[in-house]
Amino acid sequence: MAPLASRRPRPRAVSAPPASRTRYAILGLLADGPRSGYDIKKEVGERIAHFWNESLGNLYPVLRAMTEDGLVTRSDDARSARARAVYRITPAGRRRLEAWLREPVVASPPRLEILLKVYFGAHTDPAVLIAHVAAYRAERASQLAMLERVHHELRATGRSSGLRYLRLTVAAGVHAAKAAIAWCDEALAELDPRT
Amino acid sequence: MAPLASRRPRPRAVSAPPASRTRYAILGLLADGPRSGYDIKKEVGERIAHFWNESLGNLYPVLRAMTEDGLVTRSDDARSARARAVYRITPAGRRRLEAWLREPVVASPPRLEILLKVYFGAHTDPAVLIAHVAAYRAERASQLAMLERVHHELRATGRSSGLRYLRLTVAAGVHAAKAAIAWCDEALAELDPRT
DNA sequence: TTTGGCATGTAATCCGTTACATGATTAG
DNA sequence: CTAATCATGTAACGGATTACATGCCAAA
Repeated sequence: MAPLASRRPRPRAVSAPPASRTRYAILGLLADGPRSGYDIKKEVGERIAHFWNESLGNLYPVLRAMTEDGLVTRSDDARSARARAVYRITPAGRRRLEAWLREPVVASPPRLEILLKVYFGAHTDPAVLIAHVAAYRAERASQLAMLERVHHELRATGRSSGLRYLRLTVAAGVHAAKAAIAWCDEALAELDPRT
Repeated sequence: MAPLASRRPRPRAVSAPPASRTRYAILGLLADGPRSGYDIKKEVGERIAHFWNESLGNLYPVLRAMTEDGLVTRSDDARSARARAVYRITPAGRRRLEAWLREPVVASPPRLEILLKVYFGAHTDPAVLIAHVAAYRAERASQLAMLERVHHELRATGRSSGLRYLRLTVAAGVHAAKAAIAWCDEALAELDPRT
């Protein structure tokens, strides 16, 4: 028998938790005013969906944990007849948010399934690829239309407006969508069997 | 006491597994020839890193599972003195890959931390945002340079070349990087305190 | 001889999604 | 009345990352 002692696992050095970005998204939204979990979800879906997402099933447990950590406080909204748990950011939460905002941005590696399928294109019918790219183009085009509409609405917002940052992120979405569409057109021309 | 019976959880309907895209990435790469786990990791890092990623710590267990599922076979490379487990795609694996390639692309929602920080820009010093955007620009610019180099090398690849799909994905990266840089310049001008 | 690359794997943990479960309120 | 929306939460699971652990081989 091999000596078991040498196999004994040492106590693990606990690594610095990579810190869920969900927490910071929540802190950032709550920094503009109290909100319920449901509100947060809605706001994510309506304003920043083109570059961020959160699922309700994650939001609620995270809000609870953040309450325990003293980053937010919970109060049950009395004004509403309906059950509503409203969260407020605490000074500690605000400090945490500000500290995070100063930290360098960590880039998460992308996973664009459309490109993965294109990359493996040799293993399928070109018509399949064309269909995928066309569908992707349609999605991005409708997204572009929506973003341009919003961007147009925000065109008048001045430099000091609180909406300027929203406008910047919308502009980023417009650029990205246009680029995606341009690539789709290039790819579709290249894949076109008639040429 | 509340009746426990009513609380008894029913057997859960097993949902269709969302099916790890890692498996398909592996199948696609192995469809071009046998590779070791290490090879796959290298190939991901060198050729498709701008739109896909895999970690070794995930690759190995997945390869094992795929072996058990009959999608790949494992053989220990004898040519090499060094221990090398080489995987080959099986006919079943090829069928699985081809079926997946035909399925509609599922879009995974993006998470661009840089935009999240910009969106929360009101809660920090503008100089912080400027630094983040500038750093992001630099990253994307060097990525663009690399992609353009590769794209240039592939310029001569004809329509029937096996490299045409690589070229298409590289082109996508070039478009995306250029758009990101253009946005950064816009944002930097907008955030510039001197104007 | 030592550093770095090759090479495989496990352990711990976490982040997050989907589905389940429940119920009130409001608009048509 | 009924469907949609509001609203909160749990359960189960799975995908993936990072750190740990180990060791060979080649080159400087």
